Amino acid sequence: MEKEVTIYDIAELLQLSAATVSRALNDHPAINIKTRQRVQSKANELGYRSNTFASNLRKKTTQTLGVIVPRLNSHFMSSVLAGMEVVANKAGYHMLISQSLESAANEKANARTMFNNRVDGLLVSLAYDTESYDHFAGFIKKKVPLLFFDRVTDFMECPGIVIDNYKAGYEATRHLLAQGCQQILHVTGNLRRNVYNDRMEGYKKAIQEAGLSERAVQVIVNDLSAEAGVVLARQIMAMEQKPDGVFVASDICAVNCMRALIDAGYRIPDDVAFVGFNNDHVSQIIDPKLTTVDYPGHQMGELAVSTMINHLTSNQPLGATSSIVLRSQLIVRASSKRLLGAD
Amino acid sequence: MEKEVTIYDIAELLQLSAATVSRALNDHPAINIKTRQRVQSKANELGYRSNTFASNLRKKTTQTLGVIVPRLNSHFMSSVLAGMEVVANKAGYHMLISQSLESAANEKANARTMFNNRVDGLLVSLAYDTESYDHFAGFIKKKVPLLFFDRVTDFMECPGIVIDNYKAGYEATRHLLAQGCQQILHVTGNLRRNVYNDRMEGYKKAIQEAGLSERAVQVIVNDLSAEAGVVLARQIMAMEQKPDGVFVASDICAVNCMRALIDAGYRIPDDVAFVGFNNDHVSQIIDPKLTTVDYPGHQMGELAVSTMINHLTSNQPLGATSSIVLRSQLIVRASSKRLLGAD
DNA sequence: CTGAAAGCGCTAACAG
DNA sequence: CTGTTAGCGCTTTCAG
Repeated sequence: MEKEVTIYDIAELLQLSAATVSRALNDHPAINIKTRQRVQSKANELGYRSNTFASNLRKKTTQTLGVIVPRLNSHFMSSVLAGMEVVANKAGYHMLISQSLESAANEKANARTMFNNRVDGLLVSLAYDTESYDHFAGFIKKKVPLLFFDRVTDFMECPGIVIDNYKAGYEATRHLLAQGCQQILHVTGNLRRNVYNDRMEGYKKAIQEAGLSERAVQVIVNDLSAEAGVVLARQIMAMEQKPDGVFVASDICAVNCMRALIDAGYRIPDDVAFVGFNNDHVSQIIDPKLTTVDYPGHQMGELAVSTMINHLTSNQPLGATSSIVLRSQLIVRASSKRLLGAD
Repeated sequence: MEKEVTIYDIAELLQLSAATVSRALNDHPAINIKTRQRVQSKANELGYRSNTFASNLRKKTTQTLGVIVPRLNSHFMSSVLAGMEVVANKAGYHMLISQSLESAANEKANARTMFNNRVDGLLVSLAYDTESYDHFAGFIKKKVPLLFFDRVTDFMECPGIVIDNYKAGYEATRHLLAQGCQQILHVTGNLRRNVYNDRMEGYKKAIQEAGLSERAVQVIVNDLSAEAGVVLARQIMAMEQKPDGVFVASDICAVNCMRALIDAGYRIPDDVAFVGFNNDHVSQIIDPKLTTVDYPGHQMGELAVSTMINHLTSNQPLGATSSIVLRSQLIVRASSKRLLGAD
């Protein structure tokens, strides 16, 4: 490491005080325009770079947002992060990202790290098996704004950015019903998470409204992974009363299941219709293309960060906004079209 | 923000000096074990958290690694990042992540930010159109270790973590030749990037070795996106002399092309065989499943960070390791099997 | 518009 | 094993 240039070096060379240099560098209004220019050009010349730590230490702000997600490597989540990054970057914030790998224990450790690093705000999408929320208590106590997205909780009174999973589940199921399905299987994730529970409730509501018997409600909970999709196909094949429609809460799981069924000779949508969730890339690759719910990941990320930053800068209480609901949309494709000319 | 607890508060309560408290908290060996315990339990009791900025300011280290990637939301890149995060987290490092969105200008801005934030090391995978490397000069000058992964350059004498793209391209092409293909089209990305250029060179080498005429070498450069795959299908359909094999440097592009061709009535692999690259999820969803090159993203991330941290802690010169090559592997699936019982 | 002075919280000599 | 002292580089009153 070479010697770093400080504002004192610049001050000395320009016969100014460090205070003036500091102000000039930060575009303080009460500084002579000429002085500012002299300082800034000298700074460039010397390759000066501001020392963020000294500045943070002094200002007691970090310009950093913490983000805890279940996994970095899912199509949806990486879109969210990409959206977040764009907004954060533009506003001069940094992002400290970590993944819980769907484990509450990791989530806890990550939260601790974020806490010690004094992030200005924390954005969280909960792990699969998080039950207690104690690890977020410190943030509340220190008044560090906390915001949940996608996998939210209303345990704490923090705002959340979500889609209307209930409605999405309801509409997906209605669509299958409209295509003539009578026995619709719903496959979803851990029901402790709002996203999965709400989708299921929407599904149930639609089934009930259709006047089908209680037996028509059939739910399987798994981890919605690709592997789970293959297992799911075997389960379906082993059923006595086979479903004629399947609504899976994740495209990845759905397409893997479809693929296995097709390989085993099933015809989709004739034997069984499919609806997925997420509008993941794979939904357009599978044959027949998968009907799915489009889920605005990138936008969710943008909104999460802009809400947070807005709060941070304007100092509006975050608690005021209780939750923001984004629009999702059912995209009908061949995997569920059983009626001629059906949309 | 409530008042933060400092080591002075602890020192006062325990009738010790701040220095002793600091040492106790950092498990300094030359501290009485009992004192240490007293300090640590008091710290817990008060909800003390170390102020990273003060510490960094003093120690002149950040425990932070900068990462610049073309895009966060690709299957491959998010795997890399997931791998990086695991190793970094374990070693007590943080990651500052930003995306260039394939633009050299963004990459430059990101590098500047990383520089100002004084990352301890920088990990980069180059944008599509980066030509000049001036924006990394500051790191070299200040002796901040710089490491490239996947999309590397040997312009600077920095180590790189890569796979053998030449060999992978060669083997993919050899495979298509072995399946009886005579006119193999190669579709790749910007040839300025090693990954694409090397794959193409491997392709050419295989074609030449097979004793085919110069006309057998046919290369299309696009941005390897899903959309580019659809365009590609149209291009292929419009060709007089149609290829009987296509080797695409990205699965995403390949499957979208396949899908469009299949929809247009082409039979794969009979009319045209396909080989992709990345072993992306979609490669197993398309029908027929896509032969591809498995690319160890997670491992590449782990290795990149562990190499970096190793260097940072042991202070071995990074320049010594010029590059690390990971093993990639051709996975043969139905999209390219034209011979009975061929593997 | 500019300067002087103090202090953010921590660590590392150095001294005992 | 512990304390004293100084200072990392910056921002911000307060005073001119």
